[in-house]
Amino acid sequence: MPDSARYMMHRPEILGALRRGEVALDRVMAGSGRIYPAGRLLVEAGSPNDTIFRLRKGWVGRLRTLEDGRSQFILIFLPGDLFAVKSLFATHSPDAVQALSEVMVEQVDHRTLREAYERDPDLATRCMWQVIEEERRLHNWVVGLGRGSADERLAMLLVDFRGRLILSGTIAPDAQAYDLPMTQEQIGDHLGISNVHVNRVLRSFRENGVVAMRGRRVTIGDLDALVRIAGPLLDISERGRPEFVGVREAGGGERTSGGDVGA
Amino acid sequence: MPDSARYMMHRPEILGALRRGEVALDRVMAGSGRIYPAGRLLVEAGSPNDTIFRLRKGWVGRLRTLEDGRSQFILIFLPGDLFAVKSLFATHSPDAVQALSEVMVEQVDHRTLREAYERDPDLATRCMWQVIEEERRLHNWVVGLGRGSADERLAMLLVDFRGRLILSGTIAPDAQAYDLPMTQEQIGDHLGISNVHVNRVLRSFRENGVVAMRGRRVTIGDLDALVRIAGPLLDISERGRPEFVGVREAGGGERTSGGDVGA
DNA sequence: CGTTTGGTTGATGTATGTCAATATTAGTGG
DNA sequence: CCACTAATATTGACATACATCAACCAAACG
Repeated sequence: MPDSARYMMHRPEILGALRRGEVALDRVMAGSGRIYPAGRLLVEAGSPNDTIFRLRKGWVGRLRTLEDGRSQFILIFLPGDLFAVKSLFATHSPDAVQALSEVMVEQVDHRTLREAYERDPDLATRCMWQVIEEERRLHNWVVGLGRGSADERLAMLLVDFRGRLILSGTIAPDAQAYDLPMTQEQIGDHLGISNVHVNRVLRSFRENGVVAMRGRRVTIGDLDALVRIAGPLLDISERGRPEFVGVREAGGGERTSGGDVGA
Repeated sequence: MPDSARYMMHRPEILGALRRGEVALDRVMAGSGRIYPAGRLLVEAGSPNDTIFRLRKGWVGRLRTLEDGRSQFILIFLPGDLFAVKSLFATHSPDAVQALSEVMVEQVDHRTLREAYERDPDLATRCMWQVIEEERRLHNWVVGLGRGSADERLAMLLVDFRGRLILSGTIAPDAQAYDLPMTQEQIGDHLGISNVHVNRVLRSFRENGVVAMRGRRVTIGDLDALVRIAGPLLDISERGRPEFVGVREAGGGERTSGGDVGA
């Protein structure tokens, strides 16, 4: 399944291992699938956790909550992602992992998984790959949070979600719309901006015909414009992603804000 | 060597594997040590890279530069860290990796390393651990960038560097000062704030006797105060770290700014 | 069909950015 | 070791993106 393998400029020699590793995962996780409702905590912050998950359906987020109430969604997982791989090494997590929508997840105990992958290097490779891929997204996120404007961050997020949903097979490559089961407050907590400002940026996007978000659905009006806004923040490897083929290259060195995008 | 293993609430069962994996690394990297001057790019953004490094001496940073000139240090590596592990999976990196000081690094080709770890699960565990540990730091960094004030971020950074330098054996656990070979501009590019503002925050820290930074040296005047400022951003696992034992717990729910810290 | 949760909008405040000038330190060739 | 230069640090004046507060509206929900 890791179709998302195409996210990176991959070494061809590992693709076989990844595929075999995924099959091994199927075996190890067989029959463990369960459904949880939106909002449910799959991992509680600070509690011991012995489980590694594979997300089959729905959205999940890793959430850190600070003592004074501030909170941050660190990473969002989409179908096909493994999460809480860290449980292989650590007994506790400082973050909660929460279902954003109704989800279907499979699970393994860390001992079972470790025993399995000590005998099967492909399984180890599959796990390692997941963590590396996650790290790649975190790198991008750090750049976005550190250097991006609110407009850029939101555009980057919407482009990223779209690309990942396509690669996971959840939506078609030419889909104009997708479901995004997060409130504006949650989006803000992922982008590091306030819910009010998320709303304002969304309004400007809507008024410029870039994207409209109503209910929990994102409708992309002008993908080129969206990519142009996110442009500076998109890493090079993402430019070559299949779903960008045909999208005009983002313009030169100037920062573009949501306000001046022609409809 | 991964003394930094103590960074996390570790599963005891992997400590042995980690130690053996480190020894295996010694073997695989034997004789490859080289010295590079400050400023040298060890990996160039966008170029193919086949090498995995182990940092023995000095500081190294992973740097993303955007087309319009903005730039962000994504992660800083200290002695003992493996870096560019991603080269095992990806042929290119969107980021440069740059020596911040004179450095001593060892290197392996990705093929050699992969062959070695397919035969030695301990080596695989050691590599995996590095990536997971890096991811833990990225999680913290995302929270800091997303939700922290400039004061908090800088304090967090200084506390983090101190802790890691202690764990890597570079400085003594009771050291009051350490070398930080980064310009204020580079620090700003890591914290996501301007060099000017870095300077202002440093001034406020200095005036309050919290820390003084002169030349490339950090002198900690009041560790308690520093930890108190960074407090909200420090993840729970870090609170238990050996070097914090004896440090008073950060106060309740209020946000503390550099300005109101009693000397 | 009221209550809660999330969305929308305006008014106002502030942390931090930008620009620009000066001081200091570090680097370099004579 | 000095003189010159370039890099970095420091400070002030001013600009702005975004946060906060507060009210109101719309949708979801039991």
